[in-house]
Amino acid sequence: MPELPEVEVVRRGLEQWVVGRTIAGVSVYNPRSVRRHTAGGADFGDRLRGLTVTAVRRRGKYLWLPLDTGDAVLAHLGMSGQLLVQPPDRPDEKHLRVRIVFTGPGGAGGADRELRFVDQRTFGHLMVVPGGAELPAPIAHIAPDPFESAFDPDAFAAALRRRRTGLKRALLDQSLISGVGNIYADEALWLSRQHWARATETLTAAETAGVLDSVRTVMSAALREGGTSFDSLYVNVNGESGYFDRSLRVYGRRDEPCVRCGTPIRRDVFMNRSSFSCPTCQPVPEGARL
DNA sequence: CCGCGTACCTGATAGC
DNA sequence: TGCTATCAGGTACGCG
Repeated sequence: MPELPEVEVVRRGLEQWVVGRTIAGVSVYNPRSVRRHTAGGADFGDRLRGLTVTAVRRRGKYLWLPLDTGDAVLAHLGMSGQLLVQPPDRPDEKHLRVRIVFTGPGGAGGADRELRFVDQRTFGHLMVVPGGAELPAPIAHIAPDPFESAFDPDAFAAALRRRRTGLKRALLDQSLISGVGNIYADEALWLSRQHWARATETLTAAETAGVLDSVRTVMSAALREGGTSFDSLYVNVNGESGYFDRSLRVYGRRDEPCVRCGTPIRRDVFMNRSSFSCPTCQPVPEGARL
């Protein structure tokens, strides 16, 4: 379940392995994985052949590879996507969707590698965005993430006051703040002692600042640990699992004692997904949007 | 424009 | 044993 820290781990790995490499060929094994590339899988490959990757960028949970033409390959891992850098003779993964092969030997240590997009549930996707090197048009509506200098805390606070919705729903809205998913939303809410249904327009400036601070804190911690995973779905760029679940304070800990006060953690269903919280540290506020 | 519900997808697991 | 139901959840889209 890649959120910002996991995607950043992938970005760093790709930066090491694919920057400077020239694309020799592309194979698309499942058209659904390039469904947002409306011209289709053949066109996806045709547009990439011969181009050189110049960088690896990220905003929130989106990644993109700027190319020497000014175009870019845009990627989203969805629920279960992985971008693996593998030796070409490594057997194909069961859910291999797209393979990108580079010209000649190269990469770190001179070892040859190819880039594989592996995605069990196919919620992720790749697409070529003409002129997308700086900021791909399809993600222009995504807000900066809280680690970007472009992120504006005052604008975020103002947006929360304008909204008539619950705090967790707002944290998951990528047009307000990007990179936060279900897991780190719960962790940040617990750390800042806020309930997920808190009406956003009632938040004080100090409370909003506290929530933002908690978002950065839990994501920084996850990044230091190399990302979160509960199973083999999330694997970093070299195929190594990034386990971090033991550091989670509330997520997935239903009925376990809150590490702050001992009260059993509660699980609520919200937006058709699980929300974990401490009933004592995060009481249901007045005017809650349940 | 805004808030909110739902479709999309596969595999693991639980229950009968 | 084998079937069905449920759960996992990020994003786009459509409805009111």
